[in-house]
Amino acid sequence: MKTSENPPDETKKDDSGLDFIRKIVVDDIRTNKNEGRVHTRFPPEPNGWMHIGHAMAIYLSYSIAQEYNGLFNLRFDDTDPSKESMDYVEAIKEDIQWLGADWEDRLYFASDYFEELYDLAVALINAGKAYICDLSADEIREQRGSLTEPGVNSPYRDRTIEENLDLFKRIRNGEFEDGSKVLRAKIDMASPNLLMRDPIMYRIKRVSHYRTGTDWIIYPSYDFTHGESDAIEGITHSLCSLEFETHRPLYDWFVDELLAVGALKHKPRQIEFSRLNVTYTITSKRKLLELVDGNYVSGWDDPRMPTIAGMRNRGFPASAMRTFLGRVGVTKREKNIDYGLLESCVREELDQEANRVMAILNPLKIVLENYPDDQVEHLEIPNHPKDISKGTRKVPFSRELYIEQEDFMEDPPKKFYRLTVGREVRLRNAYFITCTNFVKDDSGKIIELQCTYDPNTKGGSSPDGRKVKGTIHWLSKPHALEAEFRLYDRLFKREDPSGLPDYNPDSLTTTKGYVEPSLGNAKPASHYQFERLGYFFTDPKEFSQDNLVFNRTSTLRDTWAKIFKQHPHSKKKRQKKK
RNA sequence: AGCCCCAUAGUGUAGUGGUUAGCACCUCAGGCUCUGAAUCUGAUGACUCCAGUUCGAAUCUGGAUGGGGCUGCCA
Repeated sequence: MKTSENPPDETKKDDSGLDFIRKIVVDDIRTNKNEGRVHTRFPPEPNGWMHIGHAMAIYLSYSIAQEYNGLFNLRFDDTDPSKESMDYVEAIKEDIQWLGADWEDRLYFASDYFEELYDLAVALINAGKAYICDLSADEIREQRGSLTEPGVNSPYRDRTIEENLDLFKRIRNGEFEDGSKVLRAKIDMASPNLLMRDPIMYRIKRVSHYRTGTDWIIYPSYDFTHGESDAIEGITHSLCSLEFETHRPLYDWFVDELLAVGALKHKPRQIEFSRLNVTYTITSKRKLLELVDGNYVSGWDDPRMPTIAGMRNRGFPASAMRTFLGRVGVTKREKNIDYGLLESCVREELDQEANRVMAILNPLKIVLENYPDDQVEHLEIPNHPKDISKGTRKVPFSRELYIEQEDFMEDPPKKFYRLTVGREVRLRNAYFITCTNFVKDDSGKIIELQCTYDPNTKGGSSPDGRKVKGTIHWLSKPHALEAEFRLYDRLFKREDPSGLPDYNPDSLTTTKGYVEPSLGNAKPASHYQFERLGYFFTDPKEFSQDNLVFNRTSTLRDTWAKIFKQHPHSKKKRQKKK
C-alpha cells in the first residue's frame, strides 16, 4: 500500500514529525538493534469481521514495514477453536488484501506452532517456571486475590519438575477431563499486576480445531502464544492496542525465561498504541451483532457497517481509507475521530477519480415547448471537468426531460436560484431554459413544467454573454434508464452511540429513479459522481445491466442545504410573519 | 481501593528549553465557478491546574485534577 500521508524521508536525520512508534523504529535501526531488521505482523483471531479499528492496526504495521524496508506477516491467532472458523480466515484475508497490505508468502497460524509451543512449555517446566494446577476455574479466580489484595499460592505450586513433566504429558495424552487441570506459569501471586499472578498457559479443551482437527486436546492461551509466536517468526516490533499494555510484563517474562534457557533466540518488542474510534460508529462485536441479528442491516458487510467489508461495499476507496488512517496519527491518547474526516478523505479521492454522470432521484417532467417534437440531439459531454484525459460521452437531449423536483419552487425563498416561473437557468452542458408555467394535479402537487429553451445556448453558454445564476442537471425522458438508489446515511443518530437504541432508521432509503443511458454499460463496483447529488457506487454484487443498483457512498458538500435550513421560508411567508 | 497508561483549538495531530504554538478536518466570512461541488483567500479557536528548576517552561521535576486500562481456563 502506498503511504500517502507524510512519508518519512529515510535519509532525514531528525525524527521530528514521526509518531512515537516510528521514532522507536528509526532509533532501533540507527543502533543496529535486530541487525537493523524491521519485521511486523498483524495477528487477527479468526472469529469475527475486521472493522475500521483493525484497519488502523493493519495499516500501521504494514506501512511501517514498508517504509523501513521490512517485512510484514499475517498470522492468525487461532488458539481458541471453540470460537474460530476458516470462513473468517478467508474473509479477513480478503479485507486485508483490499486495504492493500501484502503479506507476500508469509501467511502463518499460531496453530502451526502448537508442537513448538508445547516444547517451549516443557522447557519452562524444566526450568521450574511452570506447574500443573488441579484447582478449578472458580478456585483459581478466588485465589487470584483482587486489585488491592494479593493472591495466595496454589497448593500445587511446589510440585516437582518430574511430576509436572509427567502430568503435562498425560494431560496431552488425554488422561484428564476438560477443565480438571491447567498449566500455569510460576511467577508471583502477590504481583500488583493481576496478569502476573501465575497465569494459565494451557487448558484442556476437547474441541476440534479447524486446522489441527483432533490432534490436540490442550490449547495454549493467548499470553503464552503471542509473544512466543512473535519470537519464532523473528518479529522485531509487535504493535498492538493499548489494552495489551498490562500484558507486556508477561509477554516479556515468557520470552526472557525462554531466552535464558536457550529455547528461544530472539526477543521482539511489544509497543502499544491507542485504538481508533470514530464518531457515529461503534466497533463492539456484540452491539453490531444486534443490528445483524435484528435485520436492521443486511449483514456484516452492509454498506452502513463500520466493517472493512461494509465500507468496501459502500464504495469507500481503499486509497481514501489509507489517507484517513494516515491523517489520524499514532499516539497513546484515546481518540474519537470525526466521521467527517473519513468523509472528507473519501470525497477528496472520489473527486479526482469518479466520472461525472447525471441521474435524477425524484423526477419532475418538463416539456420544452419550442423544441421540435421528434428531434434528439446527442450532446458530447466531458466525463470529468478537471481531467480531460477521462474523455467524453454522448448524452441524448430531447423535448421531454426530467429534472429534480427540488430544483423547482413555485414560491422560492430569496437565495434560491434554481427554477421558478419566469426564471432562466442552465441545464448542465446543454441549454438555457426558462420556465413559463407549471401543472398541478388534484392534490396540488406539481407534476409538470412548461419551459422554453434558447437554441443559441447549446453547450451551456450564451453568445450574447448573458449570465444565468443556476445550473441544474437533467435527463432526456425517453432515453432515461430506470435505476434503484440506495441512499445511505450514518448508521447511528448519536455521535457517541450506545448501539441499537441509537440506530438511525433513516440510515437507508431505497428509491427508484433514472440515470443517463451511458450507465447501462457500467460495471459492478465502479465509482461515479452523480452531478450535484453525490458519489455513487455500482453495487458489487447486485449491479447488472438489467438491474441498475447504485449505493450512495457520500453526498456532496451541500452549502445550499445549510442556507435553506436557516431560511426555509419564502419571501411571502416571511413577510406574512411580520 | 492497589498498579499501570494518558493529558496542546470543537476533533485529531506537530512541537523535545527561546516559535506570532504549526498542520488537517469542522465552523464562519469572502473570491471564483456551466456541479450551491471542486478550488482559492481570510477569520474564529488550544498548551488541565499548582508549585519548583531556569534569564527563559507546552517542553524538565514534584504534586493535584481529569480520562482510560487491569480481578476469562477470550484474544
